[in-house]
Amino acid sequence: MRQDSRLSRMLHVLIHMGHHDGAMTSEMIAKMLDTNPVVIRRTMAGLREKGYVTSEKGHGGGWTLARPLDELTLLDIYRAVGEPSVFAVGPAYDMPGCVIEQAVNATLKDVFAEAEQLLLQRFAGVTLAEIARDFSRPTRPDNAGESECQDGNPDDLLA
Amino acid sequence: MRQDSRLSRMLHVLIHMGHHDGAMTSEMIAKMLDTNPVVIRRTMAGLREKGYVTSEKGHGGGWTLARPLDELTLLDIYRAVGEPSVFAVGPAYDMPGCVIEQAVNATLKDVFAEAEQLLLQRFAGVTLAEIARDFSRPTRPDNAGESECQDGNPDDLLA
DNA sequence: AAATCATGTAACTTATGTTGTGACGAATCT
DNA sequence: AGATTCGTCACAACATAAGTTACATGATTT
Repeated sequence: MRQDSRLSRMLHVLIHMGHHDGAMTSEMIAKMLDTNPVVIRRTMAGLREKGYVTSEKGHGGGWTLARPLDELTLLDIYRAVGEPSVFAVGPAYDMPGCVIEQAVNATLKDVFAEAEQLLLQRFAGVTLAEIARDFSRPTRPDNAGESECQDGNPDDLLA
Repeated sequence: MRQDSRLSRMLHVLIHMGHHDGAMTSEMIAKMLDTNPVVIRRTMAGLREKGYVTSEKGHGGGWTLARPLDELTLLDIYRAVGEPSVFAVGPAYDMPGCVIEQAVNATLKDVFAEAEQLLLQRFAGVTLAEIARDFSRPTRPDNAGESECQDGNPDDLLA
């Protein structure tokens, strides 16, 4: 099943913002994530509602981080993007009449709840600042493309 | 995001089969799950490939459990239905060039892997027989509809 | 005041995967 | 032979994130 990438993308954006002086426009961000400015505004809206970022219209406007990266956890961002359902599998019905299906659902519910709790605990324990510090652990063995992504203004690169 | 209910449904079916003498037709099963016989055959095919059930064509044919419920775990069934991706959220790209996104993905990958490992461990530790024994823990407080679901032959009810 | 820039938002399309459905062939039993 | 039942293909239905277009609103610059 296709996966929801809003959490991953917002983390990416926010860390960039933490390394960026001044506001970033939706268009800059969209280029970084290889997507559309509207998608950015749509997703960032959740962060704005939580007070994690602010947005300004007009000349020199754009998005600004409203608190430092070490005061934002994965859990904060997860909740800000709508707290989507973590699991792609689940019961067919919530309240079946059949006692067998009730037992199945109860068991699955327990197991999934435990895994979700662990996940959210871990989310709560990781700040964006810690991820940003984690550049020493690249996913790829080769060093090709080991740089921050472009945002249209190469001057803004910090790596 | 809509959830994959194949695991839950197959658990439901298999436990019914464990309580049922003789073969069950796809049509009977479909009525129990309030769905279509083709969906049943499609999903049960995975179980047959693993050797957990057998199917017979023609008169008196249908599906039969090939091993007792206490020799089947949630993990077995999960894998038999295609081992679908557990999580509904994930990274936008697997191999981004940007080091920031790499760090984000690495962090998320770790956390999700830990949660998935826990989940699968729990799956491996629960047999279908244990779920079947678990009828004493109903999800609903009221007792309305506290019976096995119909399969067209009320005689077959065991509750 | 006008032009420009940038967000805000609605509406529509696209993409992906499960589920639902109809049709038809193959195998098995009576 | 006829009825039953699985096996499978093909396609529609549905849900949701993502992509896109269009236009209104507000802020800054000139």
